Amino acid sequence: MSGQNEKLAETNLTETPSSENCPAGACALPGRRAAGEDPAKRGQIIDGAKRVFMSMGFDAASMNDITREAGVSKGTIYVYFENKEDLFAAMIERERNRVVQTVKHALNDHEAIDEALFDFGVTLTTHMTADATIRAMRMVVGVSDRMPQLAKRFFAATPESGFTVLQAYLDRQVAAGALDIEDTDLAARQFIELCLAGMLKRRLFSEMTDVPERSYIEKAASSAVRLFQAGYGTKPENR
Amino acid sequence: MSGQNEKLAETNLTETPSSENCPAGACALPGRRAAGEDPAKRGQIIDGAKRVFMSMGFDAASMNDITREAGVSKGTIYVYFENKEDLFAAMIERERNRVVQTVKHALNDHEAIDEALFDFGVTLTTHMTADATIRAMRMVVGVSDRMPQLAKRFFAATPESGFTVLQAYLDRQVAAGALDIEDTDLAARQFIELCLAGMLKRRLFSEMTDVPERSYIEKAASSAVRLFQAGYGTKPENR
Amino acid sequence: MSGQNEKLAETNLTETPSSENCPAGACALPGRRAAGEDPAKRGQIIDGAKRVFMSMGFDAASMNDITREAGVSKGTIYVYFENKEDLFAAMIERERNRVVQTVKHALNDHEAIDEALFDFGVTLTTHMTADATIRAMRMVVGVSDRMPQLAKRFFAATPESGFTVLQAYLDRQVAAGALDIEDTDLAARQFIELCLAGMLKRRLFSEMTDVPERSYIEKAASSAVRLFQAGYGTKPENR
Amino acid sequence: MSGQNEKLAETNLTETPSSENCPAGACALPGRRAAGEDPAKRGQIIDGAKRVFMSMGFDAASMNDITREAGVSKGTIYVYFENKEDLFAAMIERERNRVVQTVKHALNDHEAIDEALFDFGVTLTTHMTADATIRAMRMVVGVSDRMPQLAKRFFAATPESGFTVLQAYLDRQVAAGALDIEDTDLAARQFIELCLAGMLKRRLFSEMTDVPERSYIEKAASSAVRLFQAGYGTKPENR
DNA sequence: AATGAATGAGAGTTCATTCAT
DNA sequence: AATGAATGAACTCTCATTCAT
Repeated sequence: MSGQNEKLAETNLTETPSSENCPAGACALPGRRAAGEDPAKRGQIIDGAKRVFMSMGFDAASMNDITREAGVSKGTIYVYFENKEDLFAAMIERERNRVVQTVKHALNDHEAIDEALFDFGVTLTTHMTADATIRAMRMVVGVSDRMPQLAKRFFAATPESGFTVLQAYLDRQVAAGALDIEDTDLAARQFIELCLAGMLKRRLFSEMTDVPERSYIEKAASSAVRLFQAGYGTKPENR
Repeated sequence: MSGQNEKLAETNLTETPSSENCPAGACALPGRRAAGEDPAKRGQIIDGAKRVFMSMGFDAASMNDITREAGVSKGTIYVYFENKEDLFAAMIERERNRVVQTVKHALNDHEAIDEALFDFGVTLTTHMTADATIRAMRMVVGVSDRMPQLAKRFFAATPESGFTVLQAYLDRQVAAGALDIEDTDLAARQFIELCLAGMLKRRLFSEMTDVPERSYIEKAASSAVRLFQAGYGTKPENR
Repeated sequence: MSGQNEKLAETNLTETPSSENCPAGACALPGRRAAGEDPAKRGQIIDGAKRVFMSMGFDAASMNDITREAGVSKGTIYVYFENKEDLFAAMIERERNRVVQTVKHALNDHEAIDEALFDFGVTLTTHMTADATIRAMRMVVGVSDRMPQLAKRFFAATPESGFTVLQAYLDRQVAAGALDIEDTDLAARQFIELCLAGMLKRRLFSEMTDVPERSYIEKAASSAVRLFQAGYGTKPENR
Repeated sequence: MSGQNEKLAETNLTETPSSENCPAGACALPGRRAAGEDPAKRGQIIDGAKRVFMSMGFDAASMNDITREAGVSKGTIYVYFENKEDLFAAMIERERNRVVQTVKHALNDHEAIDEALFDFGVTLTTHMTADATIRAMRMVVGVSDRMPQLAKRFFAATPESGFTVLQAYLDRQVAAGALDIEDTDLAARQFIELCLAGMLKRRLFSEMTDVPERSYIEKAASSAVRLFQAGYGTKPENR
């Protein structure tokens, strides 16, 4: 995907003499870092790139813009990243990781299924309709012809990691007899879509310019839970 | 690429039969159209632009490519369209209109609700996951930062026109007592998302590279109808 | 070598309507020329390129320099020539053709062999030590690793075309019994080198900064003829 | 252009053996060399530069390549050499010196003139048509517009040092009455060119891609000796 | 009205050189 | 003294747009 470490290899061909006295990884010396390896500078570049990419899109953003925004020279960017695509991929990858952390713990095992699903739905919807998420998605979708692997990886993190967590939860509930679902893969996708209720699409296409209101998200989640229980519940009152 | 004088030919067919009396090339064209106003030439340009944009994306497509593909000169394009963005917008707009026509009649009042919803779901899903649709959506999403109005208009046509039709249908069914829905806006969105079952997202993000199989689309639609009836149905036989 | 006509083909894909009325090649109309086909502009570009390449060498010359010197825009250069190498090759090719014209008639069949060889030697030496020739040779030699075919072609014109003419002449003289040469290929090379007497090398390496004086060229040619007659002549007085 | 401190470097070779008594890195360098004055390091840099320049040419070679190949840091190179041109000049200069040593002893006074000339011709031709020589010449010629002094110095060594040796030899033979030459400067140049028989030019221009065969070199040298004796010899048996 | 040759700003990328460490 | 990360000017080449024909 990224190739940000190919530089590293090349750079290290000529070893720093000082490294002879220094067991690998042991001395985290305060001194100079190897080319393309200073995480702070790397982060600084990605920060600048993110601002530029987010506001202009991949193609419209120029490396000069990023240079200016990141506060580093062009040459430095090319030490840390192979090219524009690589830089973009690195930025998306970082966002991806942030997303994964957010969603990972979204489905706490509440005692009541209703509450668990409701919380999960609200959390996921809130996250997925957030400005940063939408912007990132737009860009990724925009370049997915040229960088399909990137799009795939990003997707795997953003909408799909929630899906994975939910499916596992549904499987547990089915096994426990609390839900009656034949195809938990389909059911998980359905629940997520019910919660999103088209908001993601409307956000992506700028039809909804602002983040949806909390009340609307809750309403959709609540309705999603009700429909879900009506269709997949085992409790008599839902029959 | 093709006949650059089609416009004159067509014009003469209906509006200026007098030109029949006029030896080719001799008379100085009283039937000539104003600059940038020949719909045939306009269509020809958009045809070429569509092919180029669809296969390369907005930024990667060059006006020269479009010139070549449309068979008109660069200057002519700039008579009909202000700039590249304008041309792109016109092309998207035309696709939008075509989509609207397709979906408009997808819901039949005379069928049973289950069948009507099922047919509608299958038609909409098939259309929205088609290659051409996905490509167009990707492009629109990709430039939506630069051209938000375009994205909005496009969205209004593609996923939303189906929504409008469906909501009106649901309103009728609620009025007729066949369904029990409090918020038909939300319900319509829910049904559409249930049918899509995440396929649109997966297609957009290249996670699903090929058009989904007919059987999968039907399964999702069928499950959507079942859930919908379970949640919103009134008749016992639909339970 | 050059590829300067690939543009032509591409450009002509979309034909000018006017060409319908115009038999190919017949009407040399004063109107606009096709892209990359105006010989005057082409010549103008090559002129500028020649000045820049000659004074800076291939690598040190920038396309911007050439743009400035030729008085055309960068885009125009790239319509006429594929890239920097192509432009360089075209310029060298033009010089080559000029050289060939010069040398072609250098060996007039004087009645006396001595006079013919002397005139030929003086002409060839004068030409090959001229500033323009030396500069061109330097550049060609400098890029011959990257563009060996170009170097070969250039060589075939410059030193070698004289050689071909001379060898044919020697063959005739041998057949007529006026010279006694076993290997006319070697002999022709020897005569040329005797006339040049190292001047080419000294010029190439800047050891001789100015064009050699006419008197020195004549002295070398004269001595070359004498040596040649001594070694290959059949007349008794040379024995 | 070249090594500004050669004198000091040489001095250090003999004057500071004291550094042997000093454990590596321990003593605060009374025996440390001044910056840019260690001849071994200088040689090491030139070695790397030679490999890179020879295989890529002057412009295509990057200082990074040389850094890698020489095994020293960029900063160090810039301590020893002012810039890229200076480094190139130093490398060429060193090659020059090596060549001079080779050719210096190529003419033996104790042989018969024919044999001495033949041996000299073969040695010189072999050396001057060798791959390394041709490569170096090409590079020097290629940059001779930018670095004319370098070209001149290089030439003075490579073809010209042979010339000097030969001219002195011819002078001795003329004084001894063994040859009858009015202008030994011209004659020496003539003999060298006769031996080369255009091979140098053909090699430089890639017209002859491989080193000439020994037999061809010998044939040219043999013919050169014959022509030379025919034109300049005094002894009847040489006629 | 239509053409397409010409423009030139600006794209991504490289690399000789510097200087803080 | 030696290092190599950082610099930024300069590179080749592209392309949306203009305007003389």
